Amino acid sequence: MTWLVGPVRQALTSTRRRAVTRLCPRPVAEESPQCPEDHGEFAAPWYSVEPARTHRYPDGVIDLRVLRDDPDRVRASQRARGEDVGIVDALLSADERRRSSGVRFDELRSEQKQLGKLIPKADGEEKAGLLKKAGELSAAVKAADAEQDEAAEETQRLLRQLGNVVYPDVPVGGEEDFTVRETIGTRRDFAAEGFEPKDHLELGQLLGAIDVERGAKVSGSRFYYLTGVGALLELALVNAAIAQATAAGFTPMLTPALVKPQTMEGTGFLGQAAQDVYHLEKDDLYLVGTSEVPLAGYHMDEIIDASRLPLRYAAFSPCFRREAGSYGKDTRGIFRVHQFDKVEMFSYVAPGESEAEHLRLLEWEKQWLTGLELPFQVIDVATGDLGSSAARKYDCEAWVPTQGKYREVTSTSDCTEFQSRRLSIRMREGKQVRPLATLNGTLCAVPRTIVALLENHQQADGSVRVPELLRPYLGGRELLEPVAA
RNA sequence: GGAGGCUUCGCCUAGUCUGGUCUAUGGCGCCGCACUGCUAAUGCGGUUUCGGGGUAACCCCCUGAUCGAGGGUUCAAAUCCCUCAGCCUCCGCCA
Repeated sequence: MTWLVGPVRQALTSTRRRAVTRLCPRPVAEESPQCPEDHGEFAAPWYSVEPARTHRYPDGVIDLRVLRDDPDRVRASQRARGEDVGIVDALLSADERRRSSGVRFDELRSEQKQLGKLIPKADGEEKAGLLKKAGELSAAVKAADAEQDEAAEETQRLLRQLGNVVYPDVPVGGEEDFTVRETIGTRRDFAAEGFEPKDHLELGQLLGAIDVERGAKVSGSRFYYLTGVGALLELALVNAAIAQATAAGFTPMLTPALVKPQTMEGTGFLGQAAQDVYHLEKDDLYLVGTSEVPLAGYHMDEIIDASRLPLRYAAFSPCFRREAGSYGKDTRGIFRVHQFDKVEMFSYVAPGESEAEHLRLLEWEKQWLTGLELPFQVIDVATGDLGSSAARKYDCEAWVPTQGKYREVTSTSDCTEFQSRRLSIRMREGKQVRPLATLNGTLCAVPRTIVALLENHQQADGSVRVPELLRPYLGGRELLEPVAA
C-alpha cells in the first residue's frame, strides 16, 4: 500500500482549515511513513475526522433561506407528494419568530457581557449598583433565551416534517402513476416452451432451497430458512454483487444493523415510514431496514473535503422490516419478508452531481440485473410513492412469470441534501462549507433476486439454470437440480 | 455489570484545584504575503463551526452561540455541582 504525498496531497487538501490531514487513497505513489497499517486492496480512506459542531439552530430538509426566498417551490413539492402544504406558512412564521427573538437575545446578552466586565473592577456602592442592574439583566437574558429556544425548536420540529423537495419533472401521483423509462431483456414464453411455470416457492421447495414452514414455526410468518443450494445461492449472489461494486470503485462495508434514534431520524425513516421500523425499547435502538442508514450515518457530523468526493460505499447487511402496512400482501414465499440480506450502494457527492450519480447508480443496477439475465423494466416512481428523503426514485422491476407482473427488485433514490442536512454532513470546497448530496441504490436484495432467478430460469423438470455470471460463485454449477423428496 | 482515568477552535497541548484579566496558550500542519535566482529556510499575518444583522451581492463589518452533550449554581462558568455519552485501563460475565 502506498500513498499520495507531496504536491498531490497538497492539492487534495488545499483549503485553509481542511477536514483531511492525511489521505490513504487508492492510487499508488510512493512509500509514506505516515500510515501505521496496510489497508490492502480495499483501502478505505484514512483520515482524521473533523467533527462538525453541534448547534441548537434548526437544520432540516432545506436551507431556511431558500424557503424564505422561494416558498412556492416547497409548497408545490408538498402538494405533489400529497402532504401538508400549510406547514410551509407555519414554518415561515416560526422562522420569523425565531429570528426576531434571536435579535433580542443577542442584544441583551451583549449588554450583559459588557456589564459583567465592569463588576470585578468596581468597589463598594458602585459595585452594589452594578450587581443590582446585572441581576435584572440576567433575568431578562434568561427570558429572551428561553423564548429563542422555544421558537428555534418549533422551527426545527416543522422543518423536520417536510419531505424532500421533489424534482419538478417527477411524475405526479400515487403508486400506479409511475412512468416506465425502459424495458430490458426478453420475457420467456412458457406456453411456447410447452410447460406451466412454477412459482418461486414451489421451485425453492423442489430444490431444497427455501423452507418457509420452519421459518414460520421458529419465528412466525414472513420468516424463512434458506437451505442447501438456497443458502449457497445467497452467498453466491452476495459475493458477485460485492465483486461488481468493488470493481466499480465502491469500498465494501459491513455495517451495524442497530442504530441510534438520531441516525434513524436523520435518514428520514422515522417519519411516514416509522411504522415499518423495528424498535428495541429497552435499549432505544432501531433495527435498520437497509444499510443505507448506517452508511448515511457513517459520516454524520463530519466535514468532507471536496477532493475526496465522490465517496462510494457498498454494504452487505441484514435488513429488518415490520411490513406493518402490508398485511395480506405477498404472503406466499419470500417476496416480502421481515428479515433479509442486501447489498446496497451508497454515494456521497457534490450537490450538483447528484442527478448524474443517480443515473450511474441506475446503470450499475441495470448491469447487475442484465448479468443475471433477468427481464426487467425501469420506472420513474411517482411523487406520492417517494420516501420522505427522496427527490427522485428509480425502481428496477423484474418480471415475475407466475404473477404476470414486473415487481420491484432494486430501488435507487437521490436524496439530494435531505440526509446530509439532517445528519450534519458537509463538504468543504475552498472556503465554502455546505451540505452535500447522498444517494442510495440496491444492488442485490437477496430474496427478491432469488424469486426472480428461480422463476425466470426454471426448466420444465423443475431445475433452474444458473446464469453464467453466478457460476464461478457456485463452484462452476450450471444447474440447480431438484432433490429427492 | 463494577471501579478509576480521560474528552479544549484540523492534530498535539496550556488553562480547570483558587469562577471575571480566556478576545481559550503554545507547537505542528495548512493558507496568504514578504524575502532569497527555483525548492528549502526565515519573518509577518491568518487559520472552529453555526445563527442573526448590515450589503443588490461578494469581500468585509457588527453581534450572539460554541471548550464531548444536556441541565443546575452565579451578576458572571472551559473552570463549581448533577445527569448522560464516547474513549482508555482494570475487575466480573459472555459468544
